[in-house]
Amino acid sequence: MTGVMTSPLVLKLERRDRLSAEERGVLESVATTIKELPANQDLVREGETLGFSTILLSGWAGRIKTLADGQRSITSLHVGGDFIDLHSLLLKPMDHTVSALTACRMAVVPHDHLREITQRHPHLTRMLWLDTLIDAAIQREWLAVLGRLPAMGQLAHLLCELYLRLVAVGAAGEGRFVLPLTQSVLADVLGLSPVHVNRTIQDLRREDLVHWAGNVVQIKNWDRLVQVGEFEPDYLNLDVTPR
Amino acid sequence: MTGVMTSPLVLKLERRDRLSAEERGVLESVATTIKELPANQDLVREGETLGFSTILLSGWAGRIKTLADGQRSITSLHVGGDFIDLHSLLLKPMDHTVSALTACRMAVVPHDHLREITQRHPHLTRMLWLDTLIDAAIQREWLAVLGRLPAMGQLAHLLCELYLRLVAVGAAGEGRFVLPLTQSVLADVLGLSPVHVNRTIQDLRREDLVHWAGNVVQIKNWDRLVQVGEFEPDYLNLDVTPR
DNA sequence: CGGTGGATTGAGTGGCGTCAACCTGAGTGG
DNA sequence: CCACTCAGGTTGACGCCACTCAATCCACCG
Repeated sequence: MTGVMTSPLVLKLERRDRLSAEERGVLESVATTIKELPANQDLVREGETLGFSTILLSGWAGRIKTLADGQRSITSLHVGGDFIDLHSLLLKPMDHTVSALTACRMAVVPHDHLREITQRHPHLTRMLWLDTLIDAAIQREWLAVLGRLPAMGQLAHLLCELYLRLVAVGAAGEGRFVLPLTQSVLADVLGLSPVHVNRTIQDLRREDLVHWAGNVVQIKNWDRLVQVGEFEPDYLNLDVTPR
Repeated sequence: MTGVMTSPLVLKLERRDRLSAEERGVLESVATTIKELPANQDLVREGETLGFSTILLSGWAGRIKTLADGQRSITSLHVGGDFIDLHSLLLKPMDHTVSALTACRMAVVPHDHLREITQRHPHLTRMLWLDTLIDAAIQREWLAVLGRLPAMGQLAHLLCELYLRLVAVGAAGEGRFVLPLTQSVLADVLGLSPVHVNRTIQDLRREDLVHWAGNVVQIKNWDRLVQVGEFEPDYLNLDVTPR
């Protein structure tokens, strides 16, 4: 396997446990190809059975489910370093679509290579498993918060989470990050209407919690944002510990 | 390891892929103890780091997150055969509480035994991984449906899912199952108020979709229930296929 | 027979949705 | 260099689904 870079993933996993040099080597050689995808294009469609998984290197992607009336729910958001559809190794067929929300660069990993990891590298297998478990933990958190907190709390929670996740892969700092998603996309994430997302953002601005202009979100009052969003970062498992 | 029965789990996994005799043997000997827990008692508390996981043998349990104002969200429901907190093997500390919603009988599995499985039994490891992935798929489905469908759709969806899950472990049939949860618990699952759950159940009855008296739910019109709940069972991965 | 948990019903309220209009900036083409 | 288009953001008016509060009913049990 001649490898292509998968370093944001390595970075992300090493926030949770040490990897051996060998494991890093394996990870950096599992991917066979780099793929580029423009915004608003599907990476994987619901119902397909895949022979490969995808590591997102840069850009934003989301898991999409479409309801009968055409409205779409975005059940997760992904950024560089996320192993977007690792679960397609075992889950067949796909129960959702994955779409590029901005232009994306990705590394393609054949399932054969992943299955080989599960045969030969128990600890690395656990780390990949962990990655899907953190994914699930995030979904649990969203389940608990969405539809229960008022809109402002939901949005605050999302901003806190995205900020920490971006910091973990070295893509944000100083309370600032780039959020290249439209209010309409955020509405599909939170299950709110685009109009109400707009009003909620204005509430956040009015209360001076964030400075949000264009793509750039600057958090101005982390403590109150955390409080409003009832954000407790435990679920992100951002501690290095044997796994 | 002197084993205790873990057969509903075996049954559940074999709905997704064949297990070898050896693998079945390993599964049936991983558990060291049987534990009984009365209703409304916590099995695991948020923030704890565990040295074991738990297989639910009978009864109903749920994953609970408590919000600041005291209201609780139930982010998943579990029945016999579910490996309730398998993820605690890798996820530390626990990001949620697990509670018995009825009296429960459970098998306790030390993490050491699980880690040994990951060292020696790659395919069985994948099957356990799969179990957590299906768990995540269910959460994704809930995320897509909760707060987006009207209350009646949400409840219909939940009933369809629970029915199929119970059938898969041999605990339901002929459109009928026992649902020993109060309307108030269902409210915590769906993020609705108990009052509204009550009214929604009456809607289901009025439209003759279910006969629901006491603990027993009898589905009277599966097709329309599926339609109202926009239920597509793919996400449960109820097909035997190599994994 | 009183106590208790759960189910049911009624009345009034509010957060968020819908619909529709308008604004703004960036890109495009003549 | 300006007219046009278009996506995305913003604002207002109005309505509804689900919430809250509160009372009542029912079955079961000590």
